[in-house]
Amino acid sequence: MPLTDKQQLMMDFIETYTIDRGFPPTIRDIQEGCKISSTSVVDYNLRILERGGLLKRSREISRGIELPRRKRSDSIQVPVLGPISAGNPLMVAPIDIRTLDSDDHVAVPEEIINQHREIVAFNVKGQSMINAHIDDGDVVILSLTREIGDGDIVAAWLKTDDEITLKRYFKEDDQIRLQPENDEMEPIIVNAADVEIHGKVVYLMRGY
Amino acid sequence: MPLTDKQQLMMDFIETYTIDRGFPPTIRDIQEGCKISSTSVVDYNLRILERGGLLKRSREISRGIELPRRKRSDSIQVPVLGPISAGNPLMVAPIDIRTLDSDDHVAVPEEIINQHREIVAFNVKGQSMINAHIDDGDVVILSLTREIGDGDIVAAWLKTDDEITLKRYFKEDDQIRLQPENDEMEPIIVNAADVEIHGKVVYLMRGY
DNA sequence: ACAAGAATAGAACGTTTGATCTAGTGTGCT
DNA sequence: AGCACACTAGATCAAACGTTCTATTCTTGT
Repeated sequence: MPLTDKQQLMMDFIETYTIDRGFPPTIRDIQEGCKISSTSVVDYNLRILERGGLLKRSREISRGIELPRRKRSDSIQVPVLGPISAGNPLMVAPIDIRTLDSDDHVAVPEEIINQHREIVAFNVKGQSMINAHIDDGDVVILSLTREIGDGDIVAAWLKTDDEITLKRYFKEDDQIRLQPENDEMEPIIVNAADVEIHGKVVYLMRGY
Repeated sequence: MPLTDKQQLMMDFIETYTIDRGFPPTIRDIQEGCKISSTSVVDYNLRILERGGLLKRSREISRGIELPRRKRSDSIQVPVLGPISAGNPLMVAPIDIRTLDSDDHVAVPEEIINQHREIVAFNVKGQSMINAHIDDGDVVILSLTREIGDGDIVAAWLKTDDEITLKRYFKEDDQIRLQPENDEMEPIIVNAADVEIHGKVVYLMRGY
């Protein structure tokens, strides 16, 4: 099915609008944006596009237009929240990791993170996780989840020390062992009350 | 600003709904999805969330809710050309790496690779580069360039052995030293004529 | 030229939806 | 208790919005 100019224009408009605003356009938005004379014309062409599989519509729902995943998929700009210590403390711990601002972002493919609700990135400083092959300068992607399992690599906030560090997590009764992956460093064992686990590492990126 | 349970629930609902359907929920969708008694309560809490910067609302626009932390850019599907040996030979070397087909792809953010002309990805098998913190299972992104410098990690094809391996590259007169980053492995020193360098590692990705 | 189908125009209708108003409930403080 | 303030409930309104109907114009094939 070859697209008419109008249909191509509509596809482009829907795409840029959606990326731009965060939600799809209404039929009337498309009408205006593509200088189309009538809503029925828009509807007419949307039906064709839908039949061709180029988009999906949810009937009777405002802005119910969904663009299927393209070959060139999206990537998400994830905020990089400054260095996370994988060694000595480098930053003051925030009350809530979500409130931290960042002026830097890193692009992460959508596929990687769609399965996680909320993610942030950290620059790794230091070498305390070097045995897990997480090096100084790497960027780790954290999923801000509470579902932490033994052996996960987590961002832990030691309340007593005002620091956030990267450690391997092990639950031992009502204590928690935070294990650096570095032969020269000792595990930290704390009460569950003295530590907040902010998320676990789900992805790692390293440029050369 | 600490979030109440209801507000957290709403944030979660908005996010999953949006990912799920491709467009944000209406106030009444949120009301139903979060078992909230009244639209005004939803509106009330949305205002709070907006004031806190956790979302952006477009007034008088249906589904005008945008989760701000997910800015979009493109990522590129890079072909994964099967395992590259970082240890024992695992694959037969191709005449030209470009002719290799692959049925698998990995998404790489556009920003990363815009500066390289031609790139491919490899699954790393084995641990010969473990000292460079490249582990079994990692995906490395190769730039297919001839501009190789000393110390770069390269995909080298030993013609005599019919294998492609990941090694650190050093030029020594008219010989080339291919250095595994593994204490238990010896460097390979070959004539420049007996090796083809297919590209260098520019990026590394690892999922957990 | 003619018919037939594709595409456009304009209007109207009914539902969806965001906004708003008023009243009510709960909670902490003095 | 009395007050201030955060939150909840329900209802209502006007605008936004998808749908549909009819009429008209444009293309294409014969």
